[in-house]
Amino acid sequence: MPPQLASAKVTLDVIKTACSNCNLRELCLPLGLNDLELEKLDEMVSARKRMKRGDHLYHAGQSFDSIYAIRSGFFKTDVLIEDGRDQVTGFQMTGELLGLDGISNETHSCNAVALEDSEVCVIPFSHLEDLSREIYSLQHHFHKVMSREIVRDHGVMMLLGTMRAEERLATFLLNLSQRFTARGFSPAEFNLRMTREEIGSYLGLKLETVSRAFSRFHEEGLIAVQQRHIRILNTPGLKKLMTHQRS
Amino acid sequence: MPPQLASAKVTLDVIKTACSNCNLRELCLPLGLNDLELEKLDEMVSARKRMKRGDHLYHAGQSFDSIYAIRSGFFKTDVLIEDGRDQVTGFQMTGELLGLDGISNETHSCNAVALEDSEVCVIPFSHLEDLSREIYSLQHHFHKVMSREIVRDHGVMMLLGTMRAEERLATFLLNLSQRFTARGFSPAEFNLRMTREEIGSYLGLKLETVSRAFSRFHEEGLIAVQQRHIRILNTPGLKKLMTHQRS
DNA sequence: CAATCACGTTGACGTGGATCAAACGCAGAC
DNA sequence: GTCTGCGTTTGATCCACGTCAACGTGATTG
Repeated sequence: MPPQLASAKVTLDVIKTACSNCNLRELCLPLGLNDLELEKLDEMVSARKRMKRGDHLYHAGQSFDSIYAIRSGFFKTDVLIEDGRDQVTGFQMTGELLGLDGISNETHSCNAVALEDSEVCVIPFSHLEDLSREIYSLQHHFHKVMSREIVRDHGVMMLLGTMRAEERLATFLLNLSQRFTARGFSPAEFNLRMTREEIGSYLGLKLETVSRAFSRFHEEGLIAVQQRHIRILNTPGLKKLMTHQRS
Repeated sequence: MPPQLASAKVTLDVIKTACSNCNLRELCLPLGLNDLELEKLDEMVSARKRMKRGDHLYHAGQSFDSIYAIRSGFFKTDVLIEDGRDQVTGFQMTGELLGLDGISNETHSCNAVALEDSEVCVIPFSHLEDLSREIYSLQHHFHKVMSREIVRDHGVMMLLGTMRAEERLATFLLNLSQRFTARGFSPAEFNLRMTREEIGSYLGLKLETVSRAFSRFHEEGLIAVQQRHIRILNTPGLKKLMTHQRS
């Protein structure tokens, strides 16, 4: 039993933010750490923060000092430019990290908004750096997480640069499905947490185009869609669509 | 004078790859390190590698063990998908790092190709991790570099998702100009290292569209363009175009 | 100094998705 | 219950860019 459980008062506090008994260990930062290292990580997570749907976790321009691990819930990140245009840069779910964009110049470069009631673990970045100088596997895992984000972004650039509307939406749905699966949910049935407009913004499309593509998939028997409830009926069909050679 | 200069034989070897006398210190990894730390960094850079135009620094799928700092020259990175489509994900110049995409799963996820004769410093990633556990400022700077890459990618996503052709090209030209300036070259006059097709791929446009946009800018007196030679005549004009509200 | 070749320009035309507009569905307010 | 408002669907039309095709240009080679 970890030493910090000796004191009842501390216990409550620690359990509240402990990575060591969090069921997201395999998705989140603690991946690959041993018990001793996990205990150190527990100390690093300074707090949890509950958020309601619509709340901002941080705003673009706000000064950066922590990254956040999503304990429960669903987020979007978006960037704004002066003339009013904006773009959703990603949707984040349980176990994923938010705030990596802020490291580069101590200022967040995008907004993070909860799309449903959520809870995040607050990880002061300087603590993370301190600890990752001590714990090799934490350091390495963190580097992998940042690199994975870069690779993911390249995938989105590919999608935005070369795919047509239906290919984009198929890719998006399959990606969601795969991430839900990794979290123990159904691969085939889920509720979207975002509006058509947000999907469109992420995929570089207008909401009407997203809606039409959904309807088209429905007609073709690829999915059942009713408002935000999605059931994938023909995964291979969607996959085929995803990498369809252009006419 | 650093101790390793005591031996003539070693000297040659060390000078050949020394960060401490590299004029890119302020652009590259060594940023912010003191002399002592620089010496350690010198040992980390295992070799330099000369490359000819068209050579691949690495291929997608190839196993990852080093990142690369561009000592001189110009590169592109691109991703391929099965059906033959590809997309240029970035153009890299002097002082910038290549290979960060490979960290996530020990495998490169894109190709890196020299667009002119180039030279890179080979940095074995495990050495970098070792050293950044020792040197706080190296660790922090490396994190900033990775984060900056993520922010840059978000900018490209914004460009691909919301901008029209001429806005994209104006943004691209101003970005190049700014990066050339940071390297002591003219902000207004430079030679493109890439083809219209590569520009188009990066910007999510066809080469004809790129060519037409160049011609349009020329007609409007914003730039002078002859093949790959570019002279920017009206920077504010381009900036205005870049953030132009859609009709 | 032709011949070749890769790259770039320009024109004519087609189309995927944007835009504009109307109606619908569902949830929360009262 | 009705009202109100946001999100969604669907249709009609438009236009920016893609596609196809021809030609220009500048570097390389025998």
